[in-house]
Amino acid sequence: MRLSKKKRQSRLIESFQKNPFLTDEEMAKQCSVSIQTIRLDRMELGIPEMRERLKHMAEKSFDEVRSLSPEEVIGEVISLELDQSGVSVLEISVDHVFERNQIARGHYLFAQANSLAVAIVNADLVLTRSAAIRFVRPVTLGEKCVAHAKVVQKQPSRFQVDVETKVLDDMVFQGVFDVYRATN
Amino acid sequence: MRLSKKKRQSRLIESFQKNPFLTDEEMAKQCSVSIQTIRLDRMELGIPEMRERLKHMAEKSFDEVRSLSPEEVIGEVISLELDQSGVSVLEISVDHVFERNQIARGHYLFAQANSLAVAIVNADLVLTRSAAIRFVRPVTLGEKCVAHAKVVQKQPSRFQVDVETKVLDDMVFQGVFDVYRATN
DNA sequence: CACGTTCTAGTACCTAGTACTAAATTAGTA
DNA sequence: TACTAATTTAGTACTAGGTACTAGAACGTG
Repeated sequence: MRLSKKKRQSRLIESFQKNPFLTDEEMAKQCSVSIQTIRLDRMELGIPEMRERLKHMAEKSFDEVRSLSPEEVIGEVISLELDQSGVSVLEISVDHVFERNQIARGHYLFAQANSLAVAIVNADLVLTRSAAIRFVRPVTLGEKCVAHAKVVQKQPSRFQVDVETKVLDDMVFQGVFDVYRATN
Repeated sequence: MRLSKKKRQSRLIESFQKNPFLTDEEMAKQCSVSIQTIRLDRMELGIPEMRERLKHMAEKSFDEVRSLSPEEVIGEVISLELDQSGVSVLEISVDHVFERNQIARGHYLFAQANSLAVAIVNADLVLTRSAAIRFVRPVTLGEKCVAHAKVVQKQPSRFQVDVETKVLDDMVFQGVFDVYRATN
C-alpha cells in the first residue's frame, strides 16, 4: 500500500539518514512508487544523489582522519622532551567548529591538551586521573593552536602536567592535568 | 617528462592514498600518460575505481559517524530537558581506545560530557568556560557509558552543569562544567 | 631485425544519476 | 459530476567515471 506524499517524504529523509547507501531504485521499490517519484522527492527535499552523499561522507571522514587522527595524539607534536615538556599544534578546521559561528568545540582543545599531557610522560600506559581546565577565549576556524605542556610535579607514578594553549600570543586554553602511569 | 612504469605505479599508490578523490583522468594528466595506462596500472595494483574507494571510506566512517558523530553532540542523547537535565550514551568502540590496552582515551569521555553539558542549555550559542573533571576508572572497549547531566546553578547567562558518567552502576567519570551563553 | 613490453586508441557497455517533456492518474472541490 | 490542480509515471537525451575488451603503435634490447 502506498503512503501519502508527505509520509513518503518524511520516510525518505529517515531512510537516507539511516542508510545513505540506498539508490533511488531501491527506495522506489521500498515505497512502491516509480523511480521518478523518488527523484522528484529528492529534488524537493534537497537530498543529493547517492554518489554525492557517499563523496560527502568520505570527504568528512577524510579530514577527520587527518586532524582528529586515530593516532594517540591529536594535533601535531612538534617537540617533546619526555617527562619534561612538549609542544603540539592543532589548526582548527571545519571539522572542529560549530557550523553556526565557526567556534571550535571545547573538546578538541581539550583533546589536544590531554593527548599532549599523556604523550609527554615516558611510560607504556598513561592515563588521565583528573583535570581542571579553562577555556580562556573562543577559538575560531583557521586559528593555529599551539599547546605548551610542562611537567610540574613528578612522583614515581604520578605527574602533574600544566598545559597552556595559545593562538599567536593569545592564551586560549589552560589546563592542569593529573596523569598517572598505570600498570598494564 | 615521463617516469618509468615502476616509478609511476609507486607514485600512483602514494597519490591515491593521499587523495582518494582523484579520477583516472586527473591522474593521467598528472603523469602525462593516457587514461588507459592509469587504468591498467590500477588493475595491476588492485586499486579500485574512485567511486568504490569513496564508498569504502563512507562505509568505514559510517559506523564511526553514528558514534563519534561530527554533530554537536558526541554520544547519543537519549533524553533532554532543556535547562535542567539530560542523558547521553556512548558505546566505546575501537576508535575510542588505545590499541595496546583497549582503554578509552580520556578525551572521548570528556567530549561526551562536554557536549551534553552544552546541549542541555537552551540557547543558540553555548560555550564552556571551565571544567573540573575526574576519570574515576578506566573504561574499556565495548562498555556503554551513560552520562547524566544536571544543571545545578542557573544564572541569566551562566550555568553550572554536573555530569556523572557510569557504566552500569559503576562511576567512571565525573565533571563539573561551567558553561555560558555567548552573544553571537 | 625480431620479439616482448609498454602504451595508446577506440568501441561497447554499465550504473546511477540529471534535465527535460509529456502523458496518465488521482484528489479536491465547486 | 465535471473541471482543475496536484501527483505520479514514462520516456528520451545526456553525463561522469568507470569496466571489459580488441587492436595497433612505439620502444627497448638481445
